[in-house]
Amino acid sequence: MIFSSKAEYGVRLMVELGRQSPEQPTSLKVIADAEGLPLAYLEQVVAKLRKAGLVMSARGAHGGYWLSRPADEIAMVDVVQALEGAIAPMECFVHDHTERVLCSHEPDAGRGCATKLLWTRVQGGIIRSLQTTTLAELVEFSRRTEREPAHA
Amino acid sequence: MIFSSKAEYGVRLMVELGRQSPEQPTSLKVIADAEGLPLAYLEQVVAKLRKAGLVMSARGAHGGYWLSRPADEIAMVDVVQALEGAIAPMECFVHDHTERVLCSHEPDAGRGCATKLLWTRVQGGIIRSLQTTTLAELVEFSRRTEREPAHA
DNA sequence: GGGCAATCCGACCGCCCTGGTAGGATATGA
DNA sequence: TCATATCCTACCAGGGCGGTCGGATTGCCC
Repeated sequence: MIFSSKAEYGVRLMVELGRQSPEQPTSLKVIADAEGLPLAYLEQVVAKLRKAGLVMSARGAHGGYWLSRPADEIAMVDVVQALEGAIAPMECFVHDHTERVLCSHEPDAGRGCATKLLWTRVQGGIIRSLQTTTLAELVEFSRRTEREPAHA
Repeated sequence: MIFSSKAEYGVRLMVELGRQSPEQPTSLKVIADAEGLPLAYLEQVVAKLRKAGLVMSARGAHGGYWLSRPADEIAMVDVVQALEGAIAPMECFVHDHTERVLCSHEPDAGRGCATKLLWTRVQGGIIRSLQTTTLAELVEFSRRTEREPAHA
């Protein structure tokens, strides 16, 4: 699996917030019920989003969370990075000591790390797809595919 | 981390095989020494490549492994898939019961799964970057960046 | 002001997967 | 027949992940 459930839950949470009016805060309880996710765990997830400045919060009764800016100004790459940390296809990408394309696994092996060339391309592919998708698109998608409620 | 070390080791192994002449088999021992990887673990890795038909093997003394076809006919997507299994950004991609873009997490939640739209794009980005990279490119890269040996 | 609703925070915990080892069976060239 | 090498399966420790728990804090409302 590429991404953990934190990413899944966090993205859902953001979509849910994007569906709400930004005027008033939405409590985690509402979201947890709507999505069927454990409230206590969502707290940890949303904490990452808050620290990344993607959502804002109000404490106390009738508190909750809301998007810190319009959904069409939020690229999904920011959301996923906030939840998962740096998008790194391989371990040696995390602490990139140097800028050179040398694999930290064998810094003195005598030749450039061919695998790093591959992982760099993969990373680019991932980031590009995340950069060109906005939260607004996902919200729009979820609205379009929503069944008409009630009278069914 | 996106990919496991099996992918890293397996790709290195393939590059190493691509650097050898395809006439005679290369033993795992040689590769393990060259890359500084545990031999016993490489056996498991190469087994996946063999089962996927990417390498062939000969047993017994002077046995070893070689590419089953020229390096420029091997797309890295095949290598990575053999090593990692299906390229799935999220759990619900593994057993895709239906073809519809509905998330298996909540099959009856009343609306399409917006996150699946996102993960589908990510998956596309990954696969595209892996499909457009051949093993030959990596071999070529590793040859180009190789320091001149010996007289240094 | 008291209580309730909510965010915040950090410790804890079982499970599973990953990375790796061990040991042996089998095949084959010298 | 011996050394070399692939093949196969079981085993194991460690760590990360998904999740829980308990409590502190904050703020609206009656």
